[in-house]
Amino acid sequence: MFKELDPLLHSELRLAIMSLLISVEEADFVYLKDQTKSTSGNLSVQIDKLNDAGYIEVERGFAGKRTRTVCKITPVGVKAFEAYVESLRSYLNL
Amino acid sequence: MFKELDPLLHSELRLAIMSLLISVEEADFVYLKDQTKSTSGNLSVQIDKLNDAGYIEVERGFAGKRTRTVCKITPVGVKAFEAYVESLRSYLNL
DNA sequence: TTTTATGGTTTATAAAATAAACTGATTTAT
DNA sequence: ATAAATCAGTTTATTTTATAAACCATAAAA
Repeated sequence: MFKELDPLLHSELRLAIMSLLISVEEADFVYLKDQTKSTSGNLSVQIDKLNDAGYIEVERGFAGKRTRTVCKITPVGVKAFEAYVESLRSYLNL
Repeated sequence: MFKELDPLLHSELRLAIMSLLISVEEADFVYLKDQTKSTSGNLSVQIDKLNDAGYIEVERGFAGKRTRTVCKITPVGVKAFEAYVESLRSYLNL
């Protein structure tokens, strides 16, 4: 009847991050913070979780002299996101 | 950009309950437990929360000699559910 | 050179989800 | 008749989460 909702994606901020990354294919911390209107602490934690799960790839580097953390979704992440959407369909009728 | 996701609905079990009630218009505890495959403890707690929020109406009565708890969605609940679905659209592109 | 801003991370706290344990009736079996 | 099992839940305890607050290091501005 109801499919399980991946708890990693069933979280407002993490879902927003993935939603952005799936269409943009690369985004940095500042951009994500801006778009999601999250605090940096929260964003940092949620990025780590997505990274640990292999849903996104994180590269910490520099842009000129300033640090820059760039995120991009992985194939695993794309699949998980799609599966999540499919699962949601069993709850809503879309 | 991203709309807020009503935390009361952004919960696997509560969403399942609401999803059932929106199409069925009345369901008892046993039926909900069956359909959602939840434990009765969890179900009891989540029903209370939805009731406290005014999203559902709960009537505790009897069916013959046994107790029977019947739930039905309220207009407020229907609106909330629809708003939740609309909000979700900003995360997924449906 | 002190202050302020940038780009984060770490830690603490509050809230949530969930299961386990319990309650009180009702059958069923002995 | 009574002990055991089942039903329909509720309450309580525990684990996980989400989130913000506090912090840190570097860089730019005053």
